[in-house]
Amino acid sequence: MEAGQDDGMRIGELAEQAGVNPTTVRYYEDIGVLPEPDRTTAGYRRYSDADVDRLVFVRRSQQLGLHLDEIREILALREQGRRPCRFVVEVATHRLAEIDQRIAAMRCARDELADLLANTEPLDDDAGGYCQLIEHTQTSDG
Amino acid sequence: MEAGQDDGMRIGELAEQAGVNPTTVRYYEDIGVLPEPDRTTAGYRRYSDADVDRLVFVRRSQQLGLHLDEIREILALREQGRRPCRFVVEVATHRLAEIDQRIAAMRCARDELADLLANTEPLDDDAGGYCQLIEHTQTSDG
DNA sequence: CTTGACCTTCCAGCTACTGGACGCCGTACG
DNA sequence: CGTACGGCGTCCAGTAGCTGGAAGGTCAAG
Repeated sequence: MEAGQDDGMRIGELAEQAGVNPTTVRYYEDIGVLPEPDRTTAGYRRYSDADVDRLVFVRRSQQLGLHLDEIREILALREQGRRPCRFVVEVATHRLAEIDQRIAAMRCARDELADLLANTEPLDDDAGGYCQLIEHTQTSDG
Repeated sequence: MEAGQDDGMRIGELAEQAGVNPTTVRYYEDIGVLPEPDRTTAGYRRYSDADVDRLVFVRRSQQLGLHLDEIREILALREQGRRPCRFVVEVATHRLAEIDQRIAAMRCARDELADLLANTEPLDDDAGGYCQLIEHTQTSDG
């Protein structure tokens, strides 16, 4: 039976609880986003609930658009006992602007593509060139 | 002087005319998006106006969200004398759905991030956890 | 004792490029 | 005629954030 032994969990369970791939967890460790955990005598990584929290925090930050190196820095600040909130605000503000730009660019491409599909019949009789579907639109470089 | 000699242009001019990096042109050749061009006796690549058209077509397709391997396939169809339009429509339709999804996901993240920034003062006195800024919001996985 | 799931390490690949090292080519200038 | 300089050649490595495979160790169940 599986008692609630508190020598923690293995990488698979950690990964499952946080909703990520075990390989990703090792990758995070490699690049310093997660610290090197304790090992069993056999060499297996052992994790605690706190590690789940940390990993969930990482994913949450990613969902909000932060880069892994920024998240690493935030976690490092915590490690030093400092509150990273000011830093987070800075990064987040910057990121917000970037995301807005990317969304705008994607919407532009999207609309062009939609127009293209709406206004062109899939005909084979385009004359010359590569493909009228692509060529007959104007380039509106962004 | 530079007469209008029609033994073509070198990679730098091709790249400039199409608005890309010369390194990128070599990369496209490597992965088979552009064919291997003729060379001068010294080994320099020589390009024609048709190559400019082709390269511009590639960039245009990319702007519309097509992947390089799809573009390669489209160009290969052309090479075989076939009209790739039906294929393009298929790809484009699929891509459109993907782009819509990505935009939706990004807007979701964006709005969360904006809320976060609007509703939180950059205080250092968050109690416990990593950063209230990130943790006090709900995860709305998309 | 074997099976099978899980774990370990290392290495390679994905997308679409970009940049550096190092050396040759070609032209302009003195 | 030599030299300086920019462009070009190849090859290799790196970017972000993983993912997958190979080759082997561990552990519990049957």
